[in-house]
Amino acid sequence: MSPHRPAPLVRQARTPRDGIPEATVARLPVYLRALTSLAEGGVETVSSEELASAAGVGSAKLRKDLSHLGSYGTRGVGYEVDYLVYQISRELGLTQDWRVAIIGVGNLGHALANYGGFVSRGFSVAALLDADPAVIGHTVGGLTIRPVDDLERVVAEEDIHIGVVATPAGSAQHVYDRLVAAGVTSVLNFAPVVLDTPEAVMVRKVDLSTELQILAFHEQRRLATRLAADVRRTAVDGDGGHAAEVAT
Amino acid sequence: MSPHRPAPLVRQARTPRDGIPEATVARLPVYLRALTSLAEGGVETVSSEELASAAGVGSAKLRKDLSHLGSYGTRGVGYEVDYLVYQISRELGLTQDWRVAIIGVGNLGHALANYGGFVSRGFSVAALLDADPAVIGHTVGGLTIRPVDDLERVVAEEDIHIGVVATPAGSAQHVYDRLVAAGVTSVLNFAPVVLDTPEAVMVRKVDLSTELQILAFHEQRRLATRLAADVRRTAVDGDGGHAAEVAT
DNA sequence: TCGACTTTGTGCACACGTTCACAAGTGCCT
DNA sequence: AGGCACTTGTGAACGTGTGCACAAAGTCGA
Repeated sequence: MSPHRPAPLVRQARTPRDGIPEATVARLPVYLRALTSLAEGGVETVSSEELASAAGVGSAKLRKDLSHLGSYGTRGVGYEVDYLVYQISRELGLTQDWRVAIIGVGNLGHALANYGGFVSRGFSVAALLDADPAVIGHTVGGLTIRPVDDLERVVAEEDIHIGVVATPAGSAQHVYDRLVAAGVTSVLNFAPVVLDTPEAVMVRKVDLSTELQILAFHEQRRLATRLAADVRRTAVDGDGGHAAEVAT
Repeated sequence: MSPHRPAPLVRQARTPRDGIPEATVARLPVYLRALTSLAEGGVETVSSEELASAAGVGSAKLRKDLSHLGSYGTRGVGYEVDYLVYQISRELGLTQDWRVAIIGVGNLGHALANYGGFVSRGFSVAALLDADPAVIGHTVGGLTIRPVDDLERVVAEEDIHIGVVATPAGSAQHVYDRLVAAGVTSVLNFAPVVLDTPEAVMVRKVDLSTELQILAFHEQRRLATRLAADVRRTAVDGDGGHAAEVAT
């Protein structure tokens, strides 16, 4: 209920306090995925060049990223795939299982609950909650949907570490506040709102609308410059008629 | 010696070429949402401080961001909400409608297709495609699912600007290639793979798995430091007891 | 009209992230 | 054993993004 944040100096997502830069952390899952894929293909060793190419980054960046974890890797040879998989997994905390609760089992929450495969090893959906009496009690992906009023109890009983907010925008802040009050310190937010996060809680946002708008910006820019080019060309041609198809 | 490395690697679609920094573009949708919300609340004018607070950023950052669009805003007063909404919408290209095709109508694609409301003004889902004969022909959100084999034709007929890849990981690259070949230059990828994007195409990725792993990293770190603190305290207490077995 | 007050827009310094280039290791081959 | 080809790890340069602090520019009241 506090519309204004009193402290703009809150340290939120930035974690320069120790070792690993945030940008590197954000790339580790990508490396891990590429490595897992390589391991399944029977590859035992990769060079930074190969792995970087598989992960879609530059090799220097990859080496610097990995160097933050330690000096795994052998000069003249590369990195042992299995070992690196283990090290990254350990660093990301995937050696233990994180219990996730999804709040809001609408279209999106439903999809997330059923997406067990794509939530790779290390996570398990342990609870589904919703406010709508019409869906409470139904079973999705082997879990029974429980009423959101029981949120605090569910978090405690199921030992929830991560909350996924998939509610409508209007309920998101309230649900978030209750999650935090119940002791959850990591939240993934799908609701299209800016959550007020005064506490030392890690919040990450997934926002389709924002992503589309960013795409639209670039698409529009592309069209604008192409159009300008056409106009310029037409002017130079002195062709007062219809702007022709500019095939290239 | 380093033989000439012919890999400058500028293939990524970074666009610092002119005006607006990428980081700013990524925040404009957030500002727009906050402004729209304010406008609905009847607010006519906001200061950078207020808007920044609503958007969860610092006021200086917000002012600098907006200054990239132009000098809207009046000193001593603030920004006129409606005007700013229009300017940001225009800059983001939301004054026209972008036609979106969703490829892959599984759990996620289904949810996206029904999420018409949360895809705010400026976008319309114009086509649904899938490879599974079992779902082709079904109607979701008022659209009939068409076979993915017709992708090229659908893109042309429906004048698709943006492709949303919601297929399984294995099909994503293939679908992406076909989209690009069909002339789509903006793609939003939900599949957990790194797409090989050699062309000047704008690709953005939404990846639940990655987000969860980043949360897990911080959560683990939090637990680790807390645990370390407990151990330290126990040691200081001189209690040689059984307190913890965190030795590893 | 003038002065006090408010808020924008921005120059500047700093922090963070990326890329280059190469010395330091490592294994293979002769 | 010694040289050679290869690859990592990293110092240094560069570019981008952020936050501070303040002059410029506007409003409002007397």
